[in-house]
Amino acid sequence: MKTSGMKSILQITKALADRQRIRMLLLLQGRELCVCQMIAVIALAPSTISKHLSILSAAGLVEHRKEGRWAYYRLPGRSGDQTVQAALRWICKSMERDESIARDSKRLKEVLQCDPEVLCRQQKKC
Amino acid sequence: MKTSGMKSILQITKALADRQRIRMLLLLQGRELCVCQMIAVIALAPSTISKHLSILSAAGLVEHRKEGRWAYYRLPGRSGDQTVQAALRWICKSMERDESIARDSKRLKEVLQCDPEVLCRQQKKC
DNA sequence: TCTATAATTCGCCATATATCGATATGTCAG
DNA sequence: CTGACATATCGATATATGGCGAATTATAGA
Repeated sequence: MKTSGMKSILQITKALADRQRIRMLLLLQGRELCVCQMIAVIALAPSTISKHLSILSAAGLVEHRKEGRWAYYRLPGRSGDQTVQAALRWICKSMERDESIARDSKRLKEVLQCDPEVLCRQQKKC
Repeated sequence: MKTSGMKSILQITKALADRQRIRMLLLLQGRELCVCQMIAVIALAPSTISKHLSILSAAGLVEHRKEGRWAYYRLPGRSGDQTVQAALRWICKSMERDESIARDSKRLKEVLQCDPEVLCRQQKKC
């Protein structure tokens, strides 16, 4: 059973209190992404991206699955925690006009053209 | 008082990423409070409370007015920033069942019995 | 005016956090 | 099995943040 109340709310607000993590959440709107795809867009060290994902995951803001060597992350499904759902709706709504987010979105479109395997092998130069 | 424009999302999420500031926001639900009343409930040094209030204020999460020696803080009116309004609704909703918040609320009821002037003079012992 | 007082600002310190590179873990291809 | 590779975890470090007390500012009252 998930603990409700202050601890998890704080976990959520702290997870949201970072620019890179917000960028990552917005990338995941409407699709699932592999870690290497997020690395290609966000442009931070893989270990840093991984750390951010673990923080988002601990707060319940993302879910993930492993498939072979790859790990795919996505926003949680509608059946999940209402507090989390509301937070994500709020963030997505509030950022929809942000131009840095628009830039990420554009960059993601390019990245999605590439075969993920090629993307990873070529170190973000797809 | 400052009537600044659009607040950044990050400023809002950072302001919300602290337990004491969340407690303070919830105290302000449905009423205006003087700083000394918040000090009496939250039990931190006046300088610390003041710092938290300035962070909340910079994020647009509270408004304030000065009356003589006292400063009164309140949640922003409905005419304000939609992003801020949504954030406050989310926080209040998410915390409504929180045990520690219920304790603060009970403590606030006691504090509200006291004349604020007496409250301040007696150093939180009203 | 002079003093007390409510709040804020400043300076400092301890802790938390973001980031990286190095290392570890687990998986697939040969 | 072995090597390459995708992520994750660890350890170190620089910066950010929360907290306090001291000093400052502004106001009320004697």
